[in-house]
Amino acid sequence: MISRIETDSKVRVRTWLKILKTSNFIEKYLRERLRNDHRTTLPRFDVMSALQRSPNGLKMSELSGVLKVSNGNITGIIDRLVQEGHVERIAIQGDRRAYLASLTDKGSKKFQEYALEHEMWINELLSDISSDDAEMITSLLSSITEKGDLK
Amino acid sequence: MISRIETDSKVRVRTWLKILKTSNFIEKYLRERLRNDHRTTLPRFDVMSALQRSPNGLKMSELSGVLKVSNGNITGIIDRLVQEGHVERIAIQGDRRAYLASLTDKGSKKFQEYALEHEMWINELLSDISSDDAEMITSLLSSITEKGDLK
DNA sequence: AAAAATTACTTTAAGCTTAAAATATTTAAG
DNA sequence: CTTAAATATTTTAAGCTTAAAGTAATTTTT
Repeated sequence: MISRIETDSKVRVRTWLKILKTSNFIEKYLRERLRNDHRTTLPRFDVMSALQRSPNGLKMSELSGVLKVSNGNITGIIDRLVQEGHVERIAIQGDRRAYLASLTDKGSKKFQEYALEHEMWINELLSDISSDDAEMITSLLSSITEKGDLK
Repeated sequence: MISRIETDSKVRVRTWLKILKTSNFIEKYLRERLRNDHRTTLPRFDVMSALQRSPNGLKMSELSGVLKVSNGNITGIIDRLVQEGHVERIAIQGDRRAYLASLTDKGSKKFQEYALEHEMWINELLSDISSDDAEMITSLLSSITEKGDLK
């Protein structure tokens, strides 16, 4: 009956609001630490993280694909990383339209620093959650994100 | 021993990345629907939602407190809502520094439209999660956000 | 090989976001 | 009552974000 459907739907809205609140809370903390402790930003960290995992570099379009943000967005972030000396643009033989963005030695060293702290920050923020509960959350949320992967 | 601590910490990082992915996925969908179906944005929806719950209106500082965003941020969003005719600024007797932002009749009607659809969108996105599992997620995430409420 | 289509990336315009500085008003202290 | 402090909001500067339009280079069609 209708009342039961309405109830389920409200429960789900409340769950969404909790997911959002949690995500915003953690993100805000990470942004603040990156800004205050390292004079950098989350988007820059994310790009460096993707490049660290690809030692041969990534094309702009590959970066925006991996990070699921727009192409034009990546342009500005790479611009700043290049300016900082953390990333370099490497020409691709035989295709002058594209190039590879790659971490410099300096950038790679810096990122390892960031990553170590990043893991500690998360570990502190989630310290009240047991390993088992953490796995449980990951598994429960998977049924939502799987929906997206199909598109 | 150290290896066990490292493992827990990696599990938590993976959990954080899953929370982030889920949140981004849902947010992206909501932004798209609000944009395409209603020519509006998530921040505007959030402000209208807060105002709907406070029929007597809210001061700018109250709004930024409730939504946990900066004061200057709210200024621009209210500017646009006023321009659209969805919100009005009401003078407060005896304090010319502040005013109340309040939904107009038009704004209130519009928001009810949005809210109905919003609930349906969420219900669809979370359709693979049972009511019980939804409650479980809410409860597990509470131990993270409670940390923040203390600050 | 010339024209058309596709691909890769950048630029632009509009909006969101913050911290910090600026403005205006009110309240408290002396 | 005058000065100082506190409060409420706006403005500014910098960065992130997107969609849409623009540029350049490559590939496919004819």
